[in-house]
Amino acid sequence: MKGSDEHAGAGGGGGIGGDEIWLEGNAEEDLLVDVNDSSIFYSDFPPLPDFPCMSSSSSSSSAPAPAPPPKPVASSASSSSSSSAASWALLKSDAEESYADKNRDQQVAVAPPLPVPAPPEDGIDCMEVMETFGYMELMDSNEIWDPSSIFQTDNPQPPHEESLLHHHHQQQQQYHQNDNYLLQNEVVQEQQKAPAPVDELGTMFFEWLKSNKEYISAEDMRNIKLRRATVESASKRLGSTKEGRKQLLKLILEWVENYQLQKKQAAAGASSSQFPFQEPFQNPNPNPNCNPIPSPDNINPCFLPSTWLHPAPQPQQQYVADPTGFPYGGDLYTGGGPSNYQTEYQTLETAQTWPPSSGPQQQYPMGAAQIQFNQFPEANTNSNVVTGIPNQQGFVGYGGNPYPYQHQYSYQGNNNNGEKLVRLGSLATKEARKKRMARQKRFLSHHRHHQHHQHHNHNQQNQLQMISQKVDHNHQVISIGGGESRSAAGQVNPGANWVYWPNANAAGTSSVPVVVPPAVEAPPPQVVADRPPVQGQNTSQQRQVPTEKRQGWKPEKNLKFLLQKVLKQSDVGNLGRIVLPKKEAETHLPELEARDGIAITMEDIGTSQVWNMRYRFWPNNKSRMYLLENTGDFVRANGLQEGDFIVIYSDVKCAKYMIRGVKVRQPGPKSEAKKPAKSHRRSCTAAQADGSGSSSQPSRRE
DNA sequence: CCTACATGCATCCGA
DNA sequence: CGGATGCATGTAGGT
Repeated sequence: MKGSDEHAGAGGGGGIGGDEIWLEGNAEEDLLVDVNDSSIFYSDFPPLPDFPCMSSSSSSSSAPAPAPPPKPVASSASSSSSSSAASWALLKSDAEESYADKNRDQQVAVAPPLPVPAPPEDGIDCMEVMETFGYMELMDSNEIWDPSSIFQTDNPQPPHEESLLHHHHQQQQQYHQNDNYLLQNEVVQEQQKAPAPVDELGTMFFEWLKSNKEYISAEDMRNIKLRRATVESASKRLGSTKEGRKQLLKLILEWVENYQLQKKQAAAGASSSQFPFQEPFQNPNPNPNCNPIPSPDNINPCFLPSTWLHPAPQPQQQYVADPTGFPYGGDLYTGGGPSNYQTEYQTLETAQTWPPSSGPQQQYPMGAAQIQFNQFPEANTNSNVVTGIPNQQGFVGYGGNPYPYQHQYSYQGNNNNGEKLVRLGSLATKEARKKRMARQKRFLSHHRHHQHHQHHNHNQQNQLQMISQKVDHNHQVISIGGGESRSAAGQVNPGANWVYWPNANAAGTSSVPVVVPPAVEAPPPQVVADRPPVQGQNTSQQRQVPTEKRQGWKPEKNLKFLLQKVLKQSDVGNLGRIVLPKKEAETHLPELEARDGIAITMEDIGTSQVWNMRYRFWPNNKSRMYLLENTGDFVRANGLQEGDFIVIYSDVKCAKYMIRGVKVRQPGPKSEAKKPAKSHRRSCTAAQADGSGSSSQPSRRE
């Protein structure tokens, strides 16, 4: 998948700002359309966004049901089910941002507690739906239509809620079931208790309530608000006749229904988005994107569940992911490669493609989702998806939970209310249509990258094409700053980044290293985060978590991690060739048809110097051994030694390969020896940030 | 036993 | 003859 496609849509998400539920953009349009064949909302009725002064239904404290899966955007979720869904999960509106700010300290974005239907925002004069009905004179008696009268249940809610709260660690399923159960009973009971509607409109509403009891709870009704002006306007427009009121009622109910449906789907989508890796083409490997060895510095708030759900408070322009988050030799496809794109894509995928009836698991009883969301933020934690969303500093961090997906999965798997939405026939159909369209969109963009099956050729452009093609599926994109950093001394450090190994046997061992803030060494390459080279089969399994959070760091490039290699003696020797991990090479680098391989240029991330290398393979035991040749200069320039590692990325924007060497050193005197080993030859001292790096003069072979 | 990879080493080639 | 090149072999880890 092409990340760029994905994030292009960023920014749209609906806000969850507090209590609003606004449908935005396409979503709103769709909704309008839905609601509107009779469209009275056209002119006078502001688009839905203006319509409700929403108070996200069941989010009130009196909500009888458990919180729904964290939904970053309960509201935006609604939009996610529509065409604009494309980015809700990763984006956030200002509202969200502010919201996020409020909850920042918790790192976990929790739905703001909504004690009661939120007060009208912006001074908008709102009225509850029920009130609206009264206003419309749809009901004669306030008593009859008093929500509390209608929906009151025999089960005192507080106790229920409390008990749920106390058991929020129990399976979500339980919640949903309870919720569903309660809601149903609620209405049924009320049906028996409530006085019969007095007139046609009343009957209409009553019938509607009955038929939607599963989706719309009393709380929902209570909490949905409409802008008074809007109602009045509509009312005026439709006339004060019974017909007019009837029509208005229909529209409102339809909207409510629609809104609820969307919300519900959104919730489902949100929850589904939490299990991106369950998607078919996704990473089958449960390995998290996050580094198994998170370091405090590396923990990216964005990786926190809720952050995912509640878009982090920063623009999602750059998707920074840490390739180094792979556990062992994982490739991006199967090894748990961290993939923002992947994640994002998947999120979208799941959010959009699941048909309403696609399965019990995605469905939440009306209101349940939201309630859960609000009440069990902790649950969000478990459903966290490592998104690779850059944290505040724009750096990628490591998720703390190595296996978030598993949690998420089990969580989701417990929901089951599938068939319910089916009842909303036309709505469901519409949703399906939207999803189809979204799918199609994705498919197209996806396809663009698959179209050309690369052919062997030495043209960089083609190389990149190939990259795209391969990476396309799900590589994370890494934002890397330009190689402008300078050391404390003010000199450009041509070399690789330094990584500090607290352990005496650093390189080549499996000790868990501590990241070294290059602040001192000041490696120029400002890679957001390097994934410690981890080799699956090699004796030297190392992990480092070099996170370089630096002030002033500005993501400039979107890089996709392709592979890394811990350098062996033979890699840094004078042979000038580096054996590349087979699996990653085959997966992420251009497919090689001939032993000679292809010429490949690698831009040194740190110095911008361009190195002309050759990517090739050797036949070996019925297999192949992949090599990167002409690496001698690069290695020397970066002062790389055995135990250090290289990381190869592809620059999504510029369509080129990027490479960087990361030095690993041990504390102590020994490390000193290693350190300045850098460029002692004509190396890349030349290349500076200007990117005009000279090409490493390729040895004989080019 | 298989696979991937590190590296040994035979061969080739140019000086 | 020395370095480059390419293949073969040894070995560790996985199955």
